[in-house]
Amino acid sequence: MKNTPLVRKLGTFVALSDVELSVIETLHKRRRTFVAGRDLVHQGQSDQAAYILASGWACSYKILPDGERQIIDFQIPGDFLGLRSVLLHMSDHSIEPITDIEVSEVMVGDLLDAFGKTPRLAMAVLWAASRDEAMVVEHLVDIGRRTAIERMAHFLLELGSRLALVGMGNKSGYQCPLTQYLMADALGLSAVHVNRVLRQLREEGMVSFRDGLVVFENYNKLVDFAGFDEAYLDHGGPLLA
Amino acid sequence: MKNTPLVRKLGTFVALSDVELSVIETLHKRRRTFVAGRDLVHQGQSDQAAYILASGWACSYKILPDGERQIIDFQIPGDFLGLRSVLLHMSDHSIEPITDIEVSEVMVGDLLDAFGKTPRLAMAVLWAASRDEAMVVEHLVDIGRRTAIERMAHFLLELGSRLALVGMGNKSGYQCPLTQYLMADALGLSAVHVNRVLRQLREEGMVSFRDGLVVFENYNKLVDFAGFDEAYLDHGGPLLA
DNA sequence: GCCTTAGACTGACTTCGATCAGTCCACCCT
DNA sequence: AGGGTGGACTGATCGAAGTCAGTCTAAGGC
Repeated sequence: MKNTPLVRKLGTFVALSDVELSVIETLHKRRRTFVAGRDLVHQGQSDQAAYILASGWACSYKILPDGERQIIDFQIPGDFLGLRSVLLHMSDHSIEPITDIEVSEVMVGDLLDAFGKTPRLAMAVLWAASRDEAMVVEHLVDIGRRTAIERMAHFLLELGSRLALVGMGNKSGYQCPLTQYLMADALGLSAVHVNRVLRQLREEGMVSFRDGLVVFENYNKLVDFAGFDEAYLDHGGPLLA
Repeated sequence: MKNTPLVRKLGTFVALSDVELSVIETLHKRRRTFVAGRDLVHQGQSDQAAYILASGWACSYKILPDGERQIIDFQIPGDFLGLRSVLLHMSDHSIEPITDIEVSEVMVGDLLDAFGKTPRLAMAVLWAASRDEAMVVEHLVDIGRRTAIERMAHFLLELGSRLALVGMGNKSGYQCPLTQYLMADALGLSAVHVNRVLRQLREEGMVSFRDGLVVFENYNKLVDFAGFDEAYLDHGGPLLA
């Protein structure tokens, strides 16, 4: 229990006591698995549970009336799925597993109880939500003000940092199950252009992405090129002692 | 006290008891005012306070290394300013008052205490944070997948709904102190293009924006055109009894 | 072995929105 | 009255990214 991706993540924010750890444990209810491609939260649906992702990758997205899709973010182990939907009692987005995934269900009621027992956990969850928001903000800046190549560079770096935090990657690279279509929908580009942009990054010797493997050929050059600052993801040590 | 914009907003989520109302009151510390144009939170700065906006408009934005600016969102009365910065112990963005503003300061410690006293308030704040995130997500979709005109239409509608919630606007229009430059930076467009797009919307008889006044000429047509669904902003009544 | 499908990849052409380079007007100053 | 400034507004030109229409390969079905 002490080393699930979630605990690892929350632990970077508040130093968690044994009591708090066991409260977290009570949150994990039923363990469930979902197969790749079948939505587990549907836009417009209400009153479903939230989940904590234990293994696999998922993505949250919105479909516009005209059928266009915008991927909001990808979720990796340790991330909440559908927390916002539960709080707003209505899902403004859908969530789809990209690979087969394992999750544990979290009930809103249990969350409320947990907050009552330990307000520090409330802060930790609020922190996790803030961090998610910071990532969305970063994507907003990406799409609003960065060129296609910078956007892709920034995106690959952010994923790398997030994966590193849960031990699934490092500065030399990581496994990545995303297709170019998925990246296009996340970055507000066409799949065709994603392909061109990946080629450019490869030709300029910064990153390559082939056969589900991202390899940082020149990490520093890439960070510099993308204007990447990981402060919003990790801050090196608990903030609340 | 019972009718500040903040209470009105949180009240749409949880039905607040008198005890909770008074706990909220203890959060409001020093009352302060800031003049238009001078940043009150600065990107990169750490450990400052959060604020609740009492009157006036502000905007949160990020400056990229290359000097480009992306406005993340505009804040209107009842909104938190810099809550995320306090939680992450580091501001990933700046906040600038657009008009002269009045705020009340909130201390993190007080927030933690308040959560201890009433977990329902923790839920309410978490809800407010989720709603902010939902708005950022909507902007992301805007910029990623909508054309410039749809984006503008959606933006003006969203602002209208938010203002209506705090009694500062309705379906026929509202006062709006934003310049075309500010809107450009928020929508990921150039100021020149903002101007053209506003002209088109005016010529097609949907909205006009002149002399600081937004007038919905044909609300339904505009909603339809923008694909606007306000579910993420307001859900008609408290969700937590 | 053949057919289908998913995904990576490419060239040719088009378009949306940026950029450049202004004008015009209202509202300060002094 | 003249000068300065901020914001709204416009036409001309340009370029980044989209769209269209494909090819190629690997994997899976039967």
